[in-house]
Amino acid sequence: MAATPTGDGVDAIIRQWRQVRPDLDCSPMAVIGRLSRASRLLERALKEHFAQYGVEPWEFDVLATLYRSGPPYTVSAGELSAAAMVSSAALTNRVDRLVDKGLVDREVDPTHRRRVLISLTDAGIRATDDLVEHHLANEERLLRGLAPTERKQFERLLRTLLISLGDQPQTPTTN
Amino acid sequence: MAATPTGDGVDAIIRQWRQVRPDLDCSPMAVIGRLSRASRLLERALKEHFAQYGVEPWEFDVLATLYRSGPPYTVSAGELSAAAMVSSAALTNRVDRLVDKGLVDREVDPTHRRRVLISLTDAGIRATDDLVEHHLANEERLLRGLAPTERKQFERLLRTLLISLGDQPQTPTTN
DNA sequence: ATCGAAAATTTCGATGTCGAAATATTAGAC
DNA sequence: GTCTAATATTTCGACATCGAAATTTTCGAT
Repeated sequence: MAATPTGDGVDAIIRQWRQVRPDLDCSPMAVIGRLSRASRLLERALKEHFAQYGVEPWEFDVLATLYRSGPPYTVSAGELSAAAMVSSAALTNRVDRLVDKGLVDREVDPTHRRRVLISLTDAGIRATDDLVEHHLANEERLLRGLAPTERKQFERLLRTLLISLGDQPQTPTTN
Repeated sequence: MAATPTGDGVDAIIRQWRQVRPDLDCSPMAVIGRLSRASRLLERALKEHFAQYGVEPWEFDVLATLYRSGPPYTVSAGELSAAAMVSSAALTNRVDRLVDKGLVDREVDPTHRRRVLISLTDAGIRATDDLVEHHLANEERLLRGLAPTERKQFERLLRTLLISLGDQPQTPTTN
């Protein structure tokens, strides 16, 4: 009778590597593998949650970026694309569909005609207003497995890693 | 004169939220946002690295899963699809292309004719053999920002999170 | 033995992303 | 002032993924 399955999905993988290639130090995999696995699982959970509200994660991503920029809830296309970490082509597509849905407006920047400014419509503001709190509650739920102290630690480590990977505030020091 | 930009990309985002909605506790975002951001950055870095060897990350992913299963380096399509966390349709496509490249073989399981077994060819074994070490060295490099103790802590926290999210070894308790 | 449900893979159509090329605008050199 | 290089966005073609439907095989009930 086997014991109850113990550990996460990566434990089994590491065990396999030790068997096949005991000469390798696969501790980096134990970290990076888990990181991408966790990210993947969280992505799915978020997607499922947003589906309850008829929203795709990428939609919330764009709406929230506009929303948190504060009134007048306007951000340039380039900044949106950087914030979402997607190509400018992908962002054009996303904005197209949000415009169709009536959640954002697109207009040429009058002071800089090669830029395009995206703004939340009133409907967009209301929708985001509604979504944010549900989203936060959901994220909180997904993190219940970690005690408050652990979350803090975890956040600190992630932040250190991000900085070492070269992650930076969008506008180096805009204010 | 602005001070040198401080913090990671998420610090700026959290600051925005505090400004716009001081009533919200956005600490969950500080964790999950960083997690997905880090995952994204690492993904890119891995892709860049693999490109030097003419390999895509998904290719290495499949090859490594076969490789670490040990001789005879054979895994069923379903297990591969679960290991890679992609749909069975995506896996069919991946295997098609690896077969074209001569790195894996595909054959119907003789004892279970509705299953398909994928195996590394000799060329596949050699290629993976070569890639693994470079890959590990690269992952180690990407984690240099964390001290050994921090890495261990980080790994432990990720593991706890994964387990709480329901992640499990592929075969509940195969041995 | 036979029939129907369950399981594993592949096919199909739709979708979202990327990189590169095209387009439009601004800034700088002279 | 004009011409060229740089910047910002959109368009285009290719590609990888997904979910659902189709196909093939196995298992169980009777």
